[in-house]
Amino acid sequence: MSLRHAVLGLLARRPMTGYELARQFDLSLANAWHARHSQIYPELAKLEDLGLVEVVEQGARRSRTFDVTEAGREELRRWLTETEPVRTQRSETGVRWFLMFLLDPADRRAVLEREMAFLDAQAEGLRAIDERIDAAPQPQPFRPTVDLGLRVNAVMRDWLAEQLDDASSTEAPGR
Amino acid sequence: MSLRHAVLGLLARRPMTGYELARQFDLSLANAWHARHSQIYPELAKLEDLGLVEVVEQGARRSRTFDVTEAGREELRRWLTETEPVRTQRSETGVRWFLMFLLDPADRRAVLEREMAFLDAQAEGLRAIDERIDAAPQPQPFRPTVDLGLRVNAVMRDWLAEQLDDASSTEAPGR
DNA sequence: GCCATCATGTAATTAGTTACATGATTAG
DNA sequence: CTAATCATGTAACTAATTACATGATGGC
Repeated sequence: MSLRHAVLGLLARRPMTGYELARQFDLSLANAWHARHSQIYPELAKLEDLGLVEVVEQGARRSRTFDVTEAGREELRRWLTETEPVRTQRSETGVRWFLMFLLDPADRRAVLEREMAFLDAQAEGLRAIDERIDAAPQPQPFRPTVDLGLRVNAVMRDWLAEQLDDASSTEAPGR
Repeated sequence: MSLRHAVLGLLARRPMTGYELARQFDLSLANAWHARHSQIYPELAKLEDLGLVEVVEQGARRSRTFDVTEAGREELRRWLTETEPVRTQRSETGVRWFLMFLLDPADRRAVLEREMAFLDAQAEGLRAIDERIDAAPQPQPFRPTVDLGLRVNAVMRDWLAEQLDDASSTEAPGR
C-alpha cells in the first residue's frame, strides 16, 4: 500500500494538515499517486495509532498538523531501501494512447490534437509548480516531479507530433 | 472505469481468451494498466451481457475466444473520442523516486542503483516485446508501448544517472 | 505418468471513489 | 454579510487484490 508511505513521506518533508496533504497529492505527486481527503483522514488516524505520525500543532478551524515520528522516519527508510518496489502502473492516458491507433485517421488526428493540448497544459502546470512548491528542508534541489516531469513531457510531445504527421499524411488529399 | 475499455480495446486488436487477455495486460499494456484474471473474467461476462463482446470460438480446455461486436467497436470509438480522459496516474515507482531524496546519500545511492537496474531490465523487456508482440491488424506500426516506452525509459535513465553523480560527489571522501 | 502451462471461475478482503455532512475563518 | 476557502469527518458503493478452487491438454 503506497498511500501509507506517500503520506508518511510528504509529512517527512514537512509537517502539515490532512487538508494540505490532499493538495500535495495534486502538486508534488500529481503524476505518481492520488488520494482524496476521504482516504487521507482515516489513513492519518491509522498512522497515529501505529505511532508513525503525531499531532504537533492544533490551530484554527480545529486543524491538526501532523509530523512523522522517529518510528515513522525509520519505517519510511525501511520501505524505501528494503522492500521490493511494485512496478505496476495505472494510467488511463496510457491506455488511450495505446488504443487510439484503432481509430480511423480523422478521429485519431482529433484525439492526437487533444492529447497535445493536454501535454502543453501539463508542462505549463509543472512550470507553475516549480514556483509554488515549498522549499524543501533537504540539501539537493530535489524535484523529480518538475525536472523529470518536464523531460518526460517533452519526449511524449515529440512522439505525439510524429504520430500527428503520420495521421496527416495518411488522410492528406492527393494520395 | 478503464478496465472495461482496455479489455474492449485489446479484443478489438484481435479476438482472444480471458487467459490471453491477462497476458496482454502484462505485455502491451504493462506501463498503462494492470488486471488479474479474477477481474477479467467477471468483466468479460458483463461485456457479454451488454452485447459489447461475443464468444466467437470454443476450443480445448473449455476455452472461450471473445471478439468485439459492432456495438463494442462503436462504444470504444465513443469512449476514445468523446469522453474526457481521467488524467490521474498511479505509480509506486514515482512515489519512491520522489521520496528517495529524504534518504542519506549512502542509502540514496543504493536505491538509485537499484532503480537503474530496473530501468535496464525494463528496456530489455520492451525490446523483447518488440518481437513477441503479435502483428496488429492495423496499417501503422503502432507500438506506443515499445517506441514511446523506450524513449521515456531513456530520459529516466539520464535523470537517474545525474542523481547518481550528485549522490556520489556528496559522499565522496575528501570534502 | 507427471509436470508445466492453459484455462476459468468464485469468495473474502482491502483500496479507492463518490456522496453526504458540517462547521470555522477570512477576504472583500 | 456572504462567498470562497480551509478543515475534518463518515457512509455507501465500486474497483482491485489475494486467496481459494478446479480441471484439461500437451510435451517429455
